[in-house]
Amino acid sequence: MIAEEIERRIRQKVYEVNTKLPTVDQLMIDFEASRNTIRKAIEILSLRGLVYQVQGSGIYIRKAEQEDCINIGNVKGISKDFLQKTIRSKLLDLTLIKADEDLSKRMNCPIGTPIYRLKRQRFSDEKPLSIEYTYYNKEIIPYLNQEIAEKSIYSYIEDDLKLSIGFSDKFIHVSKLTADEAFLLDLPVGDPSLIVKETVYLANGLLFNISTVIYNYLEAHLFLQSEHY
Amino acid sequence: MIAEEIERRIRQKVYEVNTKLPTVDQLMIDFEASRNTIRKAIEILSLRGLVYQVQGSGIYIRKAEQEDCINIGNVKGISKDFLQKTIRSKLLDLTLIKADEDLSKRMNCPIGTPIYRLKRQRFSDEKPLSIEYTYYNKEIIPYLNQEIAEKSIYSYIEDDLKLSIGFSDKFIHVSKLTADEAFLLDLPVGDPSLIVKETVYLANGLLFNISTVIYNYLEAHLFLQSEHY
DNA sequence: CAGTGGTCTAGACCACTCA
DNA sequence: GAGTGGTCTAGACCACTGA
Repeated sequence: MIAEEIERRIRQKVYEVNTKLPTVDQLMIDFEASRNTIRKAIEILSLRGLVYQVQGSGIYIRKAEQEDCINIGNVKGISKDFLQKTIRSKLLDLTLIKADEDLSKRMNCPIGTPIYRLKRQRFSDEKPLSIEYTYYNKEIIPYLNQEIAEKSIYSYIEDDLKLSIGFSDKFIHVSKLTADEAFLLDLPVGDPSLIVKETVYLANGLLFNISTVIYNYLEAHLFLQSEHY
Repeated sequence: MIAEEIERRIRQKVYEVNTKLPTVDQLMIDFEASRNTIRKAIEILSLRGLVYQVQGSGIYIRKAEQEDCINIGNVKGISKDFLQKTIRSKLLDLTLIKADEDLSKRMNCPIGTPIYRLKRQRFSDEKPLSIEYTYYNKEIIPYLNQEIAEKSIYSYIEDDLKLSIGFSDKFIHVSKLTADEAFLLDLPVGDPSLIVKETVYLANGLLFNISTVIYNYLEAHLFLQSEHY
């Protein structure tokens, strides 16, 4: 909660005086919390790339992240990025299938497990941005429909199903567009394609979702902030 | 130090019994440290993607990361990844230049600042993997030569110059190969190129290094582990 | 050398898992 | 309900910055 509140104050430029946050000691007073708690909150903001700390000097606000970039450093979807542009999502397909051998391996579940299969198309300011193939394990996500799929599935999972998202693996590579992909992205066949494959786990380690996203290479710019650990 | 030691034990499969680590209480005894210290160590391993914690259950070892992938989740170079393949580096150019207007903006320094400019080529099992353009601010990295550049510049910076690497921003996009790039990567002109631009800061927030890496799209697979924060 | 962040301890209590 | 991770506190001392 303290991290959220400090983040809000940073975004609303409450601390804009000289791009420096109050000292840890001051924040302890402001939030009536112990040193460890304040430092934990600052650490969360550090991991989110909002601030950095310099020993003996202070806590500094990091330059705002680039706009119109897709932040791949978080587990959630892209809904919150792309501040400047309007993202529209079109559901092309939502089917309940059974895991074949390939899917069962990739989703770490037995063959025949019921799986929701989604195909979506995203537009950024009405230009085709991506094609997304997403699979959810129905034994973990028991119900999905068009309405939920068209809003944010992740907030449905966290807020309604009360499941906690844990961590994810992402693989990024580049290929050439197939005819179907090229048609949907309005690009020539054989043009480059940026492909991101993700495997997402709940906080308890259960694999519940995999996805493959094919991006329009002219529109999609990925962004990532890391810390040296 | 405790995180390093636990990581070593994980990698040497000391804990292989059932892919579960000792409990926090046990680790407190093993390392004669307080709860907070042990939890901090485990948190570091969490961030590195080695383990995940499940409340009420235990600390689990995460499936080993994919081999032959370039981990873009850390700030350092790629030297430590690509376990299976031999990475060879060839220095094509090392020149001391002065920052022009463009460089001065990108490196957040005055025009005319002395900058080391490097051009390198990397090979994975003798196949061209990437072309790298790297710039170091000479006022922060006072000396570079061919010998240092051919080894690990980062260990030179940390171990010899005693500077602390802090954090970085990465931008990833896809384009088409120019004639020069295509020649160096042994690919046809116009084929896809995977481009990663990075800006690296010291722990005190000083920008000391930017780089642009053009990858052979057939060889380079990027990998990233994230946690939900 | 005062100010500020970095680390560690000991202890307490809460929340969740799983047999 | 015992075991295990999650959070928080109060206090201490160290390491670094910057005037």
